[in-house]
Amino acid sequence: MEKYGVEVEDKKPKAKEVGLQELPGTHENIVLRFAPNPSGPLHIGHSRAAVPNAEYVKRHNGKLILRVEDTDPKRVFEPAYEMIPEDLEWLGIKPDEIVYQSDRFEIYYDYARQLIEKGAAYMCTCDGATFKELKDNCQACPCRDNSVEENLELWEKFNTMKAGDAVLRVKTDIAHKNPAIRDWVAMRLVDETHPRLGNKFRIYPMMNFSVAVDDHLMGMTHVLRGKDHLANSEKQKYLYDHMGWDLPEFIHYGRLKMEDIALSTSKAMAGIEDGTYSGWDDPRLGTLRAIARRGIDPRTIYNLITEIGVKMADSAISWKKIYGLNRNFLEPVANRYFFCEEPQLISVENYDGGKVDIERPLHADHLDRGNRILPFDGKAYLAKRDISDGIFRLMDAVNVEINGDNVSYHSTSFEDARSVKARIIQWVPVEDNVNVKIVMDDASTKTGLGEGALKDLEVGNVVQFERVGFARLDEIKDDELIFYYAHK
RNA sequence: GCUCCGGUGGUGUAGUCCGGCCAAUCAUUUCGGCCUUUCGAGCCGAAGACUCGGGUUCGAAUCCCGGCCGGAGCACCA
Repeated sequence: MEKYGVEVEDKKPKAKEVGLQELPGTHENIVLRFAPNPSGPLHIGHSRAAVPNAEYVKRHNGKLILRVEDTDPKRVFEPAYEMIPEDLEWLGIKPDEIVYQSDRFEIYYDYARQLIEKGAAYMCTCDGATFKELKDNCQACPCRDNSVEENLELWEKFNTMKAGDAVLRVKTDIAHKNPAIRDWVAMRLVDETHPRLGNKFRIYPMMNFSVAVDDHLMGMTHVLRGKDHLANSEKQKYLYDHMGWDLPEFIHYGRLKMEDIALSTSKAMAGIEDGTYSGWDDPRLGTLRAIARRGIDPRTIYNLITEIGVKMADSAISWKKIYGLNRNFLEPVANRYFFCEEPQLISVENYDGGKVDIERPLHADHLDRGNRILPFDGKAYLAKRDISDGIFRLMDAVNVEINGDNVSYHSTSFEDARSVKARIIQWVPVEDNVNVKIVMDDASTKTGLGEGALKDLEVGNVVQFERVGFARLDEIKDDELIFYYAHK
């Protein structure tokens, strides 16, 4: 086409990875981080941050750092130091490195001093309200004009001052159109015992300071964070600028609204303390350990978060969606069993088939897994809710007619059941059964009997109780199996 | 209130940068059918969307302006 002088359009290749948009900036030697505050175990909301970071690292063979942001002793829950890596592991995420910001205070002090020496930060002794008043009117506070020497002197004395009497501020633009950006706080005094540091330090970095210093020092190529950090990214850019550092690619993603579980970590903690919840893995909580306990496959969460991606628009995820995706993982692995809630013993009148062993496959699509055997001799347990007048087929056994308290033999073949449109119901053998308790997602329980073959299961196995739903075996007691309910 | 950011079926996404191949992708959901055996599973099929109004253009989900709706931030928390 050149000879006609026509520009041939040169569109960008559209070979995008499925589910997660391509990372802007470099793809070589990328370094990403997941940086939670250790205030509790990870919940679904955290996976919003952890999964895309991990997935990009995986795709580009980069490096993932788990950085524990424990620079506010009031918001550190000590067991979280252990729980967070466990939760990540469950998600299938293995950080290449783990760092704790509480190990890095000296580094932050060093950079704070450098900033002061550059005239890019100053010690501010105004009280908060006064500063805010001035700031809101685009006015610098008197401290802003202190000399470098005065600032260094105050910085040296900082540790001896009373908490609240002074802070270190980073100079930005006192007339910045967003008041939040104007001369933000980098360091403050905290008189609180830190779980890892004890009372070793009183000068604590603010998140914006420690994060920016660390992101630079650790060589982050991309910084993924929620859009609630939009203003913080803006603040941090001033620090990069003062120090002459290259900016990483900042990527902000929208809020994740999770149906039903608006439970914050602090509310969950309060509920655990007052006994409302059984623990961090209470089925009502949105923690990863809670949904793991219910038999949700980690890939369900990983894939869902990957699909949602890192766009700026908010998204709402529903349990229906999670269950729908999870079912695809559970369906092929979960063997089928009979369970009867509130079992009622019935005796089939006029049954003369004798004692038979009924065999049913563990999984209709995977016959190689073998069969379970359900002995039947005219008596069985039925779920209370299944008992009503009419003709029913005790699955794979016999067809019965129920009339009030009377249960009588009708026929045996499936064809007979079909011809009268008998509903098929599950039953549990009298001779071979086991007590079963199912803890539902609202923490209520269903108790009843399950078929004897359930005794072969191990903790962690997920089964499908026919017509009830999927459930994970959580505990084997002497006389009872305890399952946690996943979903239908 | 101020600053900023979004808006594709019920939900989550693809497509938007570089307008035509989009009477719009895939998943979930809902509904219907099937199934010698789960009328709560499975299989098959169907339904359902470009926030609104202008503008530019031969042509707009895509570009421009405005409205509406939604969200975030405005800490000595992260």
